[in-house]
Amino acid sequence: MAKRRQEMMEENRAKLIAAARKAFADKGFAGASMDELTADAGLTRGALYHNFGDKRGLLAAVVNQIDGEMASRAKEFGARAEDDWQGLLAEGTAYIEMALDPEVQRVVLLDGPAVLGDPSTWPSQNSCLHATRLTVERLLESEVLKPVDPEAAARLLSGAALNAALWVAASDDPEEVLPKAIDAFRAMASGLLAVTEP
Amino acid sequence: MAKRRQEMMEENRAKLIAAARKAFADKGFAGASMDELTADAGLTRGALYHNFGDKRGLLAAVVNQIDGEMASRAKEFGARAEDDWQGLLAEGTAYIEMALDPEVQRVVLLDGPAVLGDPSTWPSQNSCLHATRLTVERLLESEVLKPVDPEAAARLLSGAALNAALWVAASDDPEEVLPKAIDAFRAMASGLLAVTEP
DNA sequence: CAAGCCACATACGTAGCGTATGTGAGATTT
DNA sequence: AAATCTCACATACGCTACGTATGTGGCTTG
Repeated sequence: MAKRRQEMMEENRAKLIAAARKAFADKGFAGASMDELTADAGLTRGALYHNFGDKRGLLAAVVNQIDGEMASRAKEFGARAEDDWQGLLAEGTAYIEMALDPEVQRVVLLDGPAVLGDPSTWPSQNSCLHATRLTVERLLESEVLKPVDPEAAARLLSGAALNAALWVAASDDPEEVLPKAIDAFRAMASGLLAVTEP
Repeated sequence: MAKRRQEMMEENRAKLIAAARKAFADKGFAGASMDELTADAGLTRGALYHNFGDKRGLLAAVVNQIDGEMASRAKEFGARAEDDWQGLLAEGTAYIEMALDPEVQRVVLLDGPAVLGDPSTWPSQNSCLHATRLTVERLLESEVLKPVDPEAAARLLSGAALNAALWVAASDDPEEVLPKAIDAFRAMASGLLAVTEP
């Protein structure tokens, strides 16, 4: 048992993050109580402050986890496409659909930026944004896109996608407006193309 | 002095909103203390709870005020353009530039959505969004744009613009990246056009 | 096996929100 | 015009919840 101590710590961190994820998604950052949250994890606030410093630190850890999951999911979708351009559209569509998840919305899209500041300044560096930028850069090299700044394009694309998702989720009939959002997204994204597509 | 009472109330509401605007912009919604804020306005929390119900109500009032100012400013910019399409681009550019104001960012873009929920559900109904949708609808009627859902297009445009602004503001050298953001915005927006423009 | 360390628990201080109640200056009534 | 009423705001209180300071039991190390 050389590393029993380390293992316990990892385990407790995971428990806290899991409980926090639930609490933040359910009640929002401000509404979530640290006492309740830690009790749900079978621990106390002591563990929390030792591991994450403060409430914001815990949110950062949760956001990081969800963001990572989103990025890898989007990558999967993008990889299935036949070319990079279709891949970019697929990634965007994937973001829109993922952002329909209340957990993603509440934690990553609403409380995340409000509490932690702009996504580009997050410790996690925002995997989603990074992935999109890489795809854009590939498309710029192959001259599929107009010569735009890759970071700017990535920001605009993800901004549009995530905002569209917020709209869809807030609407009365999400199932009906989702295709409209995706249509509009694809139309706007095609504005980045160097040549017109049908 | 038939309406002395009404006038006093309006005045006090204005004082509170002004103080709140400052406090929210400076310390964020969560960080702003109601006691401090009301003291700055020369009043107490009693006035605040009587007029706005709770802290969220006060934020809603502040957001409403700023949002209105933004919408009228954007309209001015749009009206100066030579046609509706240039007007839409001008509005978008105006949003990007306005969103560089820390007050707008902190209050309307970050805390607003986090505390009050999706902008389309705000009591103010989000004047900015509304204005953009009207412009889009005009362009749809004159068949300048592809047949997209006007609400979706408006959401995506403002989402892209505001997200671009957050990026610009968070960057090391805002003056340098601002034109990049505007370029990318115009490119993406042109994706909504029915026919390609040079 | 003994001494130390460390991850976590416990206990405390404090700030700030919302509510319940009080009050005095205008508005209303006769 | 005087008395009463109304209501916008002040005052006082309770409660929740964050962060910190201190304690402790079990692993770790020599």
